[in-house]
Amino acid sequence: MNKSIADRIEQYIKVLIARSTERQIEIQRAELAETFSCVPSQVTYVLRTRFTEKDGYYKESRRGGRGYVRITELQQEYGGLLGSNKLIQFIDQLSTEKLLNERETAMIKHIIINAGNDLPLEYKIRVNEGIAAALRQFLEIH
Amino acid sequence: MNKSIADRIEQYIKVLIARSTERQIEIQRAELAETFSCVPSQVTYVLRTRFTEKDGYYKESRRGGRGYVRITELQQEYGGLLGSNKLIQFIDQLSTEKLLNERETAMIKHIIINAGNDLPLEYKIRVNEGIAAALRQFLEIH
DNA sequence: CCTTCTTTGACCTTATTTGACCTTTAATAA
DNA sequence: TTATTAAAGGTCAAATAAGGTCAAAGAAGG
Repeated sequence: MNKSIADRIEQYIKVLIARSTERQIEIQRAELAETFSCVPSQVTYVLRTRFTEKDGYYKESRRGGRGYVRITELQQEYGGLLGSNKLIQFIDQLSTEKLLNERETAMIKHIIINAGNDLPLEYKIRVNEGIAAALRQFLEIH
Repeated sequence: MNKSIADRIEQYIKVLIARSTERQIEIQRAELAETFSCVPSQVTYVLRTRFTEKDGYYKESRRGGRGYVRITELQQEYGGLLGSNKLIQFIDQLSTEKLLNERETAMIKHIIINAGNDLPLEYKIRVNEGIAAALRQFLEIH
């Protein structure tokens, strides 16, 4: 629909990354702001809210003359924290800590291994992260 | 039968959806309220009472600048499990049948409700179906 | 009457946009 | 080489722009 400036900048950056060979780009904050007729801090805002480490991006920058912001899209194993085996490890840890009994551990593992098996990788990772977060929260409450 | 504002808003939204290509529309709550000369929360009321998941609709929204409410009409011809609430019902049934104890029931429900929350609908459905299948299988084995 | 559905409004939370001011670094002048 | 200046990017808070919640008041229908 009618996207906000932030949305459009996000899109733009993602296209640039997609086109890049190394999943990495360098932008000039001021120049990008100029392109979208907004203030530079708007770009910072977009980077802060949509290119976080949790989203799978890594950022570096340098100030001064020839300054830049370098954005790298991480391969999901690193950025997303949790591939299935990382999550399995996490479950095992909970088991060791007696926060889950044997049956619960087996059940959760079974679900992790089988649910969302055929999803594209990035969604699978999000599901796994969701499961981990939900489980943590549940154990906090109960 | 003098239709209420709520009825008219409902009709209006349904026409918009029918006209859309993707069975999905985005509205601005305030704008729609303006159109019908009512308060914005009236729109919320209509969405809450007539566009529930049980009615076959899926809703997403965002606040702030360029906020929106996105309404998707679900395709009902899925043989299996549709939304989270169908799955929740399934879990409750397992609980009634004593296949899951109280803690297990709560845990699984918590995971279902929270995991994959922000996925696009079609993936959410697939995750839910995966969870149900995995759970069935686990209970067969154990 | 009593219940349920609708309408309204006050107040809350979240997201975006903007701008003033700060810090770091490269380039340049002395 | 050192000091200065200009050129970046960073931070933060205020202003603005949405949507959400909830409860009270009103209306419709048994």
